Amino acid sequence: MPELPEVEVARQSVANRIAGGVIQAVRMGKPLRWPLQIDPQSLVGRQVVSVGRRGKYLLFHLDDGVLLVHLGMSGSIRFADRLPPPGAHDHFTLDTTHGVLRLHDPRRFGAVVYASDMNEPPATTLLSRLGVEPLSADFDEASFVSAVRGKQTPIKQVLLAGSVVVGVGNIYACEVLFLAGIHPATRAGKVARYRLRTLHSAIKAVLTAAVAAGGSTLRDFSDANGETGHFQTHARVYGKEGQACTVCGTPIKRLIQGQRSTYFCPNCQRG
DNA sequence: CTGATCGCCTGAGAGC
DNA sequence: TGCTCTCAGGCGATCA
Repeated sequence: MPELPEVEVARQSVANRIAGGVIQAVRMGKPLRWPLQIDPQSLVGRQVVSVGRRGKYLLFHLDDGVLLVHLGMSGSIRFADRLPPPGAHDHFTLDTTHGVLRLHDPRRFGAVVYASDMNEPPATTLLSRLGVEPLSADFDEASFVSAVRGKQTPIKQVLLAGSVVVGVGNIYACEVLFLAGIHPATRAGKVARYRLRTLHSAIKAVLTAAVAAGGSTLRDFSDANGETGHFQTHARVYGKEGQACTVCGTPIKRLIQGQRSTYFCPNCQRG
């Protein structure tokens, strides 16, 4: 489900309400991608101080340690005063004095990992190789251009890899490359400078707009209150194979890169 | 170091 | 209705 905007919307929808809550009970469902790393019951009594984000990881900072929560492909979180008993795909439930936090994740590519210190494994293992935050001031045009310089990998896969800039998933990668007029298979180091500049601003603009719109709901995204976003109504190429390009009318094409579908307009995206 | 491939797991939808 | 097949918004591990 989630790319960066969805994770950020989830964060915003839960952060202020859960902050200050003290954990009263922890319930685990089926195993997720990685083990929690700690006896779940030892979380009882700790306080949730704040909720941050790094890339697509939600960071629930406790008064002692942090919970790193990743939503994987199909995860979503809910937060409410009360929630029904856990269902088959509810794999992590945190009862706090401020409400109930729940991770729902049918495919279980997601994870909840406890780290006692952000500067040591497993936190560093998961976070240290992540690229720059696209909505931060660190994501400036010059560093983006130089980070991409010389790369032989297709530009689409550079965006998806997250080592240059985090948070651009499959949908947004397709969309921003369309906006920048860049063919997704072009080797990153070969993309013209002026197109990279357009790409840089498109990443900022698209992700910012998606957050403001409440995230994408291509399938089933909803924030922690169950509110759905509506960014999918703005998709230009993603999922549009065979449909006319909104700019030139050429049928949108699909290709496979690294086992992931890429959608693009063969006429508008040549660089 | 870079670049390419693998596989984790379940559900939805299409086609027969 | 029910089966089989394809596809799905991520990403760390592993190998050349």
